[in-house]
Amino acid sequence: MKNSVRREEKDVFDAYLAKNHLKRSDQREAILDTFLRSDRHLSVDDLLQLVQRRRPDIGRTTIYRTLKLLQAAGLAQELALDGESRFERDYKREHHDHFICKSCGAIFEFTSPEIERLQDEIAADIGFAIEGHRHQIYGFCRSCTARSSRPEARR
Amino acid sequence: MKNSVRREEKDVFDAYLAKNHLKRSDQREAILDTFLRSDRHLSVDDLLQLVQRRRPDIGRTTIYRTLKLLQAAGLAQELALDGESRFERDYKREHHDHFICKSCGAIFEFTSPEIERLQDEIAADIGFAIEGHRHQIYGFCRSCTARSSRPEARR
DNA sequence: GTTCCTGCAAATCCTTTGCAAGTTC
DNA sequence: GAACTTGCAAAGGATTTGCAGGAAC
Repeated sequence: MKNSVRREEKDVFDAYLAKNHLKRSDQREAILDTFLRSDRHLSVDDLLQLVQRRRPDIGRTTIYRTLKLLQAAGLAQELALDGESRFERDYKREHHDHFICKSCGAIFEFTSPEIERLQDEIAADIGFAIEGHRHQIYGFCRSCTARSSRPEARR
Repeated sequence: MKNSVRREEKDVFDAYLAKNHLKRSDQREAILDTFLRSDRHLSVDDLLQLVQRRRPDIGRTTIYRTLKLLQAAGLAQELALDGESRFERDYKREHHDHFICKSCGAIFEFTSPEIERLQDEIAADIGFAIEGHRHQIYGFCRSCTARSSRPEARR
């Protein structure tokens, strides 16, 4: 079984741990590896389940704690959705926002320099110093829209 | 003590209750009245405290339940902030989004038809049918920025 | 009278924390 | 060995729910 990990991110994590007098552990390595492989918008539960396929002994608490470290190290970013939190890779990724399908749960990313610029303008008008933002658009994705209007689905 | 309430919203609420075979109650009236008077972005706790000044016997559970009704009736809208939920008046108000000061907690509203239009365009590109969105911008408001750079605050 | 409300306490859900045992440096 | 980690169980915080008594229709 192939066990490659994004070397660069693993190095970043190790450097982060070293710099903060923290220690490596099999658990942390397994969680980071699983997180990087999946490359999706994972909930804590998603990640826990994926990790436990390999290491059933790793507990939910460690997932929470490791995700905090990954965020601090700049490797993961929290996506605070409606009810739940999800996490996505953040290393060397450009800023983006999300479309979320209310039917199938799919998440699509988008970037819009124009929207960012408009935000900056409005903020400048009221003297507000932007530190971050959350911009989530809810609705139905193409395939869910198509599905719900299929002849056999009508009625 | 003046006890006027926005008549129109009160009527809307009564109509909503009647249509759904629900009942009026002193508690619901007091909560709606308090909610309308404050005209801010209230947390459940804020509202509970304001309501209890007049009616100390009203419990938190009733606040939660009444807020749900107000939302269903189109009178209140939930603002899902980072950790907590806040509620604002929604009746005959145009859509807007928010700036939130991380220092003092102040919330500023803004509207941008241009941003809305850009959202629609991007959504159309990927065949996404928008139903709603959440757009919150975090940072520091003018007075908090000023305060933190005042000479006496330096160091 | 029947149906709906209310407040309390208990239950949930998600996340964090205390602690004793195990690991890493 | 000292300092950090882990998993469990317990604690927290926010919101919901079951229920018995009370109010509205």
